[in-house]
Amino acid sequence: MSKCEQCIVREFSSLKALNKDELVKLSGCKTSRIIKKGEVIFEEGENVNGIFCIKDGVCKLTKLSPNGKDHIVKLVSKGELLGQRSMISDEPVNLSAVALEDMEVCFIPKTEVMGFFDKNNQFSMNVMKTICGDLKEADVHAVNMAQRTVKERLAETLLHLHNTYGKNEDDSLKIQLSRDELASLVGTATESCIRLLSDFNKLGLIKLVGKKITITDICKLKKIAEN
Amino acid sequence: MSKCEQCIVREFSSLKALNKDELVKLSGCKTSRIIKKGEVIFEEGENVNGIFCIKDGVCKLTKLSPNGKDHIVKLVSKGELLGQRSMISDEPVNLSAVALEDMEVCFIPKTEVMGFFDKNNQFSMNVMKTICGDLKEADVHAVNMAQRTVKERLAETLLHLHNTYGKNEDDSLKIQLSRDELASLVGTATESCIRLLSDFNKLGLIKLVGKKITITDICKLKKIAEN
DNA sequence: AGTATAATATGATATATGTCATATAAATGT
DNA sequence: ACATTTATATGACATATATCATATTATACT
Repeated sequence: MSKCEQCIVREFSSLKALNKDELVKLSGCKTSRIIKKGEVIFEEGENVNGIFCIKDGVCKLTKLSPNGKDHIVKLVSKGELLGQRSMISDEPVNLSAVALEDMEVCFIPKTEVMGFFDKNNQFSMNVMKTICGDLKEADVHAVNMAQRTVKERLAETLLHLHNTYGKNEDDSLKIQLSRDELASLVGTATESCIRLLSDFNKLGLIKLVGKKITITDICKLKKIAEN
Repeated sequence: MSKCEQCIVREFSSLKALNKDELVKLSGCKTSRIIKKGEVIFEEGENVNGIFCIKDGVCKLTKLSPNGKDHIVKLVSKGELLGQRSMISDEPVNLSAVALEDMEVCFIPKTEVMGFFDKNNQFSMNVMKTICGDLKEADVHAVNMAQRTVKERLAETLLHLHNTYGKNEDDSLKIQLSRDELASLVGTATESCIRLLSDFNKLGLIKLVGKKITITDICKLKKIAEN
C-alpha cells in the first residue's frame, strides 16, 4: 500500500502540518479505494466517521432540495479533504458526494484524525482555515444567487471551471459536466442552462461539440460575468 | 467595568469552555461599547483584529453585491460572537455588521483569543463547531435560494424571525426590520417583498400595522414555507 | 407645528426564467 | 446491430419577479 509521506493530498491539504511520525501512523490506519464515475462516496444523512482524502479525480457535493431536486453545492477535487465539517460537528454529513470521474480516495477514521486535533495545533488551525474559506465562499455565493442573473452566473461558472480544472489538448473544458449538472451548479433549470449555452455559442463566446464546451472568448465571457 | 464571569455571552458562546482564570484574564483586556441602532460595528474589508461579544441587541451581517446593493447574509444577536472567521483566516472581515437596535458589545483583542486557542482545546473545538454550523446553514440557504420561490422564502423567513426573536406583548415580531431589510434577507426586491406581505395580509396569515408585522396564522404560513 | 425626506404601498409593464411539449442526437444494453 | 433509454436541443407558453412610476403614509428635522 502507498505511503502518506509522498501523497499529493499531504502537500495541498491541512495534512501538510503533520510530521513524519504522524504520517507514518496515518499510513498504517488508512484504507484506499477506487471509485468509478457516478459512484456515491457518501450520502446526505450518513454517518461517515472519518475523512476522505482525494488522491485523484473530482466529485460533486450535492444537497437534496425540499422539492426533490439535487443541487450541487460545490465541486471538490484532487488534493482536498472531504467530511471535515461533519466530523467536527459530530453529525451526519449534510451533503452527498458523487464521483464525476474515476477517483482514488483514502479514508482515515475519525479517531485517528481527532488525535491530531489534540496534539497538533497547526493541523487544527489548517482545518479551521479551510472551513472558514468555505464559509466565505458560501457568503459570496449567497449574494450572487440573490442579485445576479442566470446568464451572469453561468458565465462566471464556466470561467471558474476553466480556471480551476483547466482544458484538454483541444481546448475544451477538462471537467466534464452534463447540462443537468451544470444547471444544478449554476442554480437554474436544465433547459435554461442549455438555452443560454446555445446563446453563448451563437455569440461566439463558446463552442459546443457534443457535451464538450470550449471557451473561445474569455474576455467577452468575463464581461458578461462581471456585467 | 462588568466581569466576564457572569456575562450572558459566556453561557451561550464558545467562551463557555473558558475556566475561571481565563475569564478573569479576559475581563482585564476587554473593552465595552454601546452601539446605537443603525451604527456600524465593522465594515467589509476592515481589519478587525479581535472578536466582538454581543451582550445585548441584534445586528445584521451584510455583503455588498457587485451591483451595489447590500445583501443581508445573517442576523446575529445576544450571546453570540462576531469576527471569528476573519480572525482565524487572518484576513479582513468579508461582511459588514450594522446594529438593528441599540447594542452592548465587548471587544476582545486577537492576541488574547489566540492564546486560548493554543491552550484550551475545548474552546477551539467550540469555535470550530460554531463555524461548521454556519457553513451547514449556508449550504441549506444556497439550495433554498436556488430552488424555492420568493413567497416560500418570505414565509420561512417570517417564521424564523418569530422563532428566533419572539414577539412583543401585542404579538408583533420583536425584531424590527424595514421592508428593505426584510427583502434583502429574503433575497428579493423591496417592492416584491412589500407586495407579498400585502398578499399574506389579505389572506389573513399576518397583520400589518405600520412597520409592525404580526403572524396570525402560523399553520398556514408553515404550509406556504414548506410547500 | 410645518416642511422636507424617507418608507411603505400599489399599479402598470417588461423580462427573465421555469415549465411543458416535442424533436433530435447520443449512449447504453442485450 | 438494433432497440431502448437517456441527454441535448429548441419552440411555445406561463408566470414569477424586477423595474419604473406614482400615491400615500410615516419619520425626521429645524
